[in-house]
Amino acid sequence: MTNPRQALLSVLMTTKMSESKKPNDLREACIAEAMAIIATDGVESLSLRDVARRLGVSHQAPYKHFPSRDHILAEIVTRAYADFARHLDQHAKSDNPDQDMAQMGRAYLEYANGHPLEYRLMFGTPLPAEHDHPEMMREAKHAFGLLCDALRRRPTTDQHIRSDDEIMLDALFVWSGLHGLASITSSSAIASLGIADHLLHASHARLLQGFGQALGVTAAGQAPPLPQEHHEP
Amino acid sequence: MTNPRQALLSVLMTTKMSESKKPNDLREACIAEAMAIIATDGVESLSLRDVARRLGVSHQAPYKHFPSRDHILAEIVTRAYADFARHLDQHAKSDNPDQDMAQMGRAYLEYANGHPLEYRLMFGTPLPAEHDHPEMMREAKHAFGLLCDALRRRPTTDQHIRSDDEIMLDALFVWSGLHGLASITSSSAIASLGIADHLLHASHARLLQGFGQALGVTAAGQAPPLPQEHHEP
DNA sequence: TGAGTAAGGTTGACAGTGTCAACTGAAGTC
DNA sequence: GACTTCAGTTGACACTGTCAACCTTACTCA
Repeated sequence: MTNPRQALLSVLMTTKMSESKKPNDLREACIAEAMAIIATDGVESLSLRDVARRLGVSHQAPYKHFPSRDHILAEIVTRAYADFARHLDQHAKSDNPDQDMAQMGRAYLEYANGHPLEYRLMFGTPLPAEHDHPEMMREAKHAFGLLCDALRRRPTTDQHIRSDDEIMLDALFVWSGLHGLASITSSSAIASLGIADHLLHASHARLLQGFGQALGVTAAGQAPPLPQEHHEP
Repeated sequence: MTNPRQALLSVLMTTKMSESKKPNDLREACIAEAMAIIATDGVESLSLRDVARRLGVSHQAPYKHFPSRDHILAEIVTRAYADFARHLDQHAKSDNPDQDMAQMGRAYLEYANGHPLEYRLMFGTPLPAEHDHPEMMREAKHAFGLLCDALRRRPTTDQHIRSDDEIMLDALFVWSGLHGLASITSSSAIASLGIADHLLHASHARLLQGFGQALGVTAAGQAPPLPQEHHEP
């Protein structure tokens, strides 16, 4: 017999997924609903029972698609990493490696700014034990690899050829700054510390400028000068 | 290894409830036990019932000292901030502001390295709603203020007098790098990303060197040269 | 001295959670 | 037509934070 809930479900599904019941409808719906919950209430108050309730299915239905709560979280984070890497990658196409580098830096901060939820999920909250979710870590490694590649393509200022270790150190240096600023920005810390809004904007430029100075970047790849800061009358 | 936390814990444990009950014995014991749990199982699996169980008291006893689970967490984080600020402060006493600056940078990374648990609690996990825990935020602000002060004391390279905004931008720049590297280091990310150990050591020096280049630091305050890297036979 | 009060502990509930186990109906396969 | 598998169901279980009520003990003050 057809459960009234199942009728409701199909309505919900067609509304949400705009298609008839494909095998993975509920799976996708769970992910979408989970992200909605995380976005409004934070990751710590995500519960699979709540997801099920909102989708009008039994509390065990999601478990047919995800072995555990951590697995749905891991999937969300994995997708975020992939999306993040895609975003970084599409900004490194010119024939000027220094410019590519600066562009990637901007892209990094831009992503963190535009997707605070995803950024916090990737870097700001304790992740599900990474050993149990190799796919997630593969995506994370990929994103970091893009940064290393961009640094490797940069020309050397003199005859010195950079070793892999030096590349890695530069990558850690740059990554630290980017990640640090991004996570400071995307946390609620700035609000509490009382840092003015226009400073946050300027801090992006300041960071990229600092990278240029520290890496000895040629003028061509240099970040643009500091934007004018707030002009309230 | 003799962990000071474990020392405190064992003292508290031996006296437990049978011995002389000073008013705040249980309160302190709860905090110590909570930290022990966090250290081994992570903050997300801290439960006040578990704390009570381990201390041999009823599940409601801790609630006589902390209104909620968040409040015990907030207290732990508050203490960590205070300890952190103390650590930063005691390294900025010379008459060379640039050297003080570099020292503070080292102290920052040193603390993050030596107290990964506390560092992660302060900066790596979602904090209890900061509005409900003003004391916690006051300590956090204080620590950030120390960094700003150190930057303000630095001499200007030319006649240019730095505005408050510029100081703040420099502070954000430096803080970003420090926080980024520290949180990368103290998370399990490095292990998963396969970054060699000797590189992590060198990355501290690389970061401070990068700061020097970006801030135009005089040689006197310069970070020491890169330490020799790993000599396994 | 003795009543009153407050602190610091107790037990017992309640709703919420993740997850295991067993069941059910439909669909596909030999 | 019997079978297995898939995707859902219900019903438990142990665990959590937290509210409410109760019980002891120590301290205060008329």
